[in-house]
Amino acid sequence: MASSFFEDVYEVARLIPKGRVTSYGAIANYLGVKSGARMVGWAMNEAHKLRDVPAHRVVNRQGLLTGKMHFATPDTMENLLASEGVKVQEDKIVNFSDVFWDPVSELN
DNA sequence: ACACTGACCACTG
DNA sequence: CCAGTGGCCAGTG
Repeated sequence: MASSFFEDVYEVARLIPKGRVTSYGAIANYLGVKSGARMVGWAMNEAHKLRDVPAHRVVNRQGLLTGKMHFATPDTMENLLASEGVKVQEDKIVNFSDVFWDPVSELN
């Protein structure tokens, strides 16, 4: 099996329930890579283009849509989140703690 | 083959 | 409390 860092990221990203969001660090932490958050975002860059990975459900630790500019349009990410019931304001997720989905706690 | 960068996070001073 | 730096993997110049 191609147990690559990217592969794992794709898996977790796809497991994110609709209407929920997670952070790069949370995924990295779940994968056991403490400081691999940077690569998670990078993996997403390829992932959301090549695979059906909901990269719009992955934001930074602050709930800020840091990667919105990497989508087709800067409004794509915000639009997708809003479409799933996630409220976004000022490029930031409202009630972030409420919609936050931690793979370590959920997937255990 | 080397160095730097990249949608980040946490620690130290 | 605020600012700075290190660290992880993979890809590109």
